[in-house]
Amino acid sequence: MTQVRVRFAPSPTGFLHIGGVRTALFNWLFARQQSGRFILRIEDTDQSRSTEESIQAIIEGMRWVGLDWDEGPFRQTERMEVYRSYALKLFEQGQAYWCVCKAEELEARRKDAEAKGLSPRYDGRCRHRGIATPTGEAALRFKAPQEGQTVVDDLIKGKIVFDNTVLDDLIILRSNGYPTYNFSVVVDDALMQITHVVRGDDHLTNTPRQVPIFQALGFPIPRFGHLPMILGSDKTRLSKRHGATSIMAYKEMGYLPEAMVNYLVRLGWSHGDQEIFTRQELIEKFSWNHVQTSAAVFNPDKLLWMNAEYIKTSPPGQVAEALVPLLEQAGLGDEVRKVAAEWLAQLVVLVKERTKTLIEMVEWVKPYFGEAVMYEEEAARKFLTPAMAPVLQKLLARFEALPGLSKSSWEEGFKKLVEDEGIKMGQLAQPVRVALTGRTASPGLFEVMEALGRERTLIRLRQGIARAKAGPS
RNA sequence: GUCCCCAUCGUCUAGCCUGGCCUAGGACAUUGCCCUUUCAAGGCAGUAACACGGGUUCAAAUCCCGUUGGGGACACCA
Repeated sequence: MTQVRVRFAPSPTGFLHIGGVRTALFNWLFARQQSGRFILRIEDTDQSRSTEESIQAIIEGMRWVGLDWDEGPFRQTERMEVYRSYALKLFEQGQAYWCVCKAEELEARRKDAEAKGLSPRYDGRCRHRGIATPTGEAALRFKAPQEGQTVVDDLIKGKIVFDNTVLDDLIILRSNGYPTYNFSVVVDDALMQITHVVRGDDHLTNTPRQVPIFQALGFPIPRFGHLPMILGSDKTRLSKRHGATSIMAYKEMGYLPEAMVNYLVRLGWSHGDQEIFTRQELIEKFSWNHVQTSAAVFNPDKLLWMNAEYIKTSPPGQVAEALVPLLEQAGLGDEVRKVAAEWLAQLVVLVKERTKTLIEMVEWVKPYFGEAVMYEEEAARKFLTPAMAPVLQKLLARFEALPGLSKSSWEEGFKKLVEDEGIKMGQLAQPVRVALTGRTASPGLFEVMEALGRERTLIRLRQGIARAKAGPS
């Protein structure tokens, strides 16, 4: 059994999107499971569309979701001589020929054929011209088989039969000397000894074009696997129109990379009824025959739920760490630097059941920084009223009498006061909540006090009483 | 137009390969109830699907054929 070698081969023509990450993920999972090698290859042979920024974006995205590669990143533009020599080899073998048709002419003929309802294929007019050394601009075309069948045993879809009569002679070397995708991909997959080519469904019909090139070059043919597409809510291919498709956009929106990975892998793969998987479980349980054959609609709601699950169950310290940059972004940098990492983790525990993203978490956590509190005006107006002032005063007195801050004794004191005053819990809790956090919604009151500490709890209570006495300003 | 792929709740899916255990299971979303100091979280319950038509078979979501619908490919893009 030879070692499994798989690759992820994006073209750097934009950011790394959701679909790309999923393709990379399935390859990575398989490599890790099989103790194989995962190779990153940048397909940048379209020099007019490839950009350096895109390459960086791909690498950044891969790192964020934790998909590490064993070899590469290779760049096809650094391997031009390789493609060129193999293309020329095909020419020498009589399996490729020079084509001097102009790009504009081809375009026109294609349009024409389409208008007549014909197949927009190359008509092969240069095939028999026998041009030995082209004088002007010329592209090299592969002589595709014109009869017989190409059979692909797909890892996911099973046996697929293509009639070779539908093939046309595709260009393998452009007139500018650059190879085209269908050629460079074959040369690289062969030379890099890729054993399993796993890519998006949109490449399915490229397979019968590529297989004959492997054969002509005398290379062994890898196994192929075609992953179903990811669709938007309108069931068309996922694109910008459907909102965020860049993987890094999800980082900015406060998603955890582990949640992203878990969601994406479940979009098209399943293991019974299980929804949540650790990365180790994914590696162990992944299998091609449980990869779905049909396209899947990307569901932001379920992703959001998944993220909430990870926020709730991940180690708080780890969540806090991911939260820090967002707190800084929210202008809390100075405050954050003053506090201990443990306290930040405590805050995460305090609010983690109430937030579905890190961005939401920033909002929830804001009131716990700094000495004073900012009131939501409506909340203060409703609960910090002159009528409430005396009770709050009594509560303050009781708290002041308590040494230190023990959640249970403060809670006991609080409930005793409620009892003594003959009021309902909520009647006191809400004003205190507003005094402490400035808002009507917060975690449990006594957890809040614990996070604030004795001093700040008392300070905010006094502040609240002052506001209550003063009434709305 | 030609070729290829696909088809279970609104969505992701289990079941299909190896027909009976399916009165079709789980999850997200949604509705109601419970819990409750607020907001959540949580618990319980509910609504909701085998695209259609033919076969094969004692028996079909599962196998076969067709129809319809959706998606993809047909570049000197990848």
